[in-house]
Amino acid sequence: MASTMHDVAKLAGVSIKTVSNVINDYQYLKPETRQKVLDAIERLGYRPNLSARGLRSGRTGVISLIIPTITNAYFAELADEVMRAADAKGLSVIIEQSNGDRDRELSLLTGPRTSMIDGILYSVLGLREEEAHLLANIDTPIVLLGDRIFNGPTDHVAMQNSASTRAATAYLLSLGRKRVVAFGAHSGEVIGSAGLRLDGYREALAEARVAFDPSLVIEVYEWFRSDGARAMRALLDSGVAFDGIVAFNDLIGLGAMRVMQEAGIRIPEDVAVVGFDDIDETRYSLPSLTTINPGKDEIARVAVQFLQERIAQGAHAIAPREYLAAFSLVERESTAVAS
Amino acid sequence: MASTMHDVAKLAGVSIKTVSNVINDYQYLKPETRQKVLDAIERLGYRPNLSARGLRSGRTGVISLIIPTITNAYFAELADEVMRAADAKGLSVIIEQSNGDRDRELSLLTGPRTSMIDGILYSVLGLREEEAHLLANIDTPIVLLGDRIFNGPTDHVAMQNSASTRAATAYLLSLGRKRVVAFGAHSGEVIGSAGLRLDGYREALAEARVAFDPSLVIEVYEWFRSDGARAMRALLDSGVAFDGIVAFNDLIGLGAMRVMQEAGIRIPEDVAVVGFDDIDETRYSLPSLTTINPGKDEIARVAVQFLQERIAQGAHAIAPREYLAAFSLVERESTAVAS
DNA sequence: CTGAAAGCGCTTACAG
DNA sequence: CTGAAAGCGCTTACAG
Repeated sequence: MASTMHDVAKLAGVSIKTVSNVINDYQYLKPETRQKVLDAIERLGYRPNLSARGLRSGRTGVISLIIPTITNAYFAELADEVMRAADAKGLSVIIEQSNGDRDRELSLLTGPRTSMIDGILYSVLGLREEEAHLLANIDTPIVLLGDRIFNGPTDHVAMQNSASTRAATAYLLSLGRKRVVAFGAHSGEVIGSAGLRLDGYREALAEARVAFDPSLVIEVYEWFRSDGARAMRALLDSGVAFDGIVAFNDLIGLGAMRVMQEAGIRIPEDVAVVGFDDIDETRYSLPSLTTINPGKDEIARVAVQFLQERIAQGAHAIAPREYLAAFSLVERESTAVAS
Repeated sequence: MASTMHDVAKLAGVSIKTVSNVINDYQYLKPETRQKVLDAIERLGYRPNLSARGLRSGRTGVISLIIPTITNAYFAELADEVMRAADAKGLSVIIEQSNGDRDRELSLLTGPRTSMIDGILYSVLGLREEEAHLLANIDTPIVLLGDRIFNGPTDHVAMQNSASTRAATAYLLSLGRKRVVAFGAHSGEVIGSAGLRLDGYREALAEARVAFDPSLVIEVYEWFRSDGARAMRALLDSGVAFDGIVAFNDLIGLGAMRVMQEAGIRIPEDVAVVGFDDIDETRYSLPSLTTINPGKDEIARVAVQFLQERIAQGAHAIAPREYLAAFSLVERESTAVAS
């Protein structure tokens, strides 16, 4: 059997309360008492039983991260940052994949496993903004990520979608591109990444007094590489002319680049491309992809910080907060000015 | 407060033991008793407290997956498969990133968090085979993944490294390639992915009676995209001629392809390339990458199955098992015979 | 600064 | 087929 606090207490000649005090860094301890206990812990190889601690204190030190899928590089990189931020605070992370399914998201937020986690980082994809009130009844602290729900009943850490694509579009226009495609729209979507990113695109056009051309708005419903490739094939078949692309994520931008190159289109000479996410791959694609760095690291750090504060204070103790991470445009070869 | 078994028992008019029996699917229950309890659970929205269950039973339903980093697509896809397999068995997965650091791996295997997990899937990178005996003293059930430790004191689920690169090399030779590069070697490594994959390469050469040329063995220490790109630049600078590449993972193969294409080398006409891992991206690269599918899904499924059996029977109750997953060669454009 | 007692919510023998 | 009791290993008031 693994040793318990009682064993440590006996060996050190103190009560188990004192052992608990040492483990929990209680400050008013005689240095020699503390040392005796530490020695006993060392000798016995004692490790606290986290289930017992969890049962008694209501805290397990585990948070969950709900994301659509880890196989999307953006979410893998986000998960990496979240795990680093959590680790720095002594928290473990359980990852749950929702596939963006609303019902699965809800069951992950309320299911039996929530009894052993302190809080949830919830990257919303399936739940709709009108349903956000459902979150108010959940007593597990939640911090929302992503762009589906704003002004909900919980903390929310988001990226600057509109401002980012506005900057990307303005950048292409500043390079002299005349017909810039918005690549990745979801028709009818108002909020959500696609809707917000389209807003930014339109804002930049308006600002530059360039007429909005609906034929340059390309729908791409899923945002995997293959979807981008497929949409680009259709665009080329349609015969619509264009010389710039603002892709609403990197993967569809990369898929589109591939199809254009097969068709003999040169990047950036014929078409300049900007992506969104700054996934690692964009540094090594051919050509490397100019993209928006949406501030994943900051999002992860702030989200874990917010969640920790919620856990300490109670799920709904303080008013919901909104936080927007800083973004930047990363210039690479796909928009390099031809020399 | 959340409701407890006592609340359910009171509402249903039974003892808490009966509630426990219902929850744990004990078979000898009167259907009507069972239904009364289920109704009470439903009405109260009762969810079992997993910390309490963990404390009492010693099982938490959580396993951990130790991998070097989730940002490597291979491990992200492996984690995806592991989470699916675990989910199907009602298990949650905590992911821990080791960065391949030996000391961190060991501390993850024995640290305080192990008190709240039932078992560990350990993708070994830092620990060396001669240290495998350290695993024998760990009382948490462990299933090893990867290619650093064979015949250790725990179950092990691995891919067929040598047989895979042997098939890949033989395939390139069968296409008429004369100078095939082994791309990704680690000099001096005997076991480990790089060593085993180099073995397979040599076996295929021997089998085809092609002389082994050390100048065609290219060292790539880390296996990220940028490392492959760097190594390929050096290879091109060296002037060594080649017409085929067996890349020891997809990422370095993709990095190498990019550099070759910049240099005007045509793939597959001038150089045919085979990768290893079958990550999603290989389907959409330009050209798409012929690669080895090492059987990630089978590895994940068997590993979770083995771990669950270990958890049920005790960490060292049955003799250690070795399992090799089936692999396949996936033919794509990077080796397509020129028409 | 440290101790003795209670109890978190389950499951596990043990009865019957 | 179901019940009453004990106890898993901690932390939390409460004393002193």
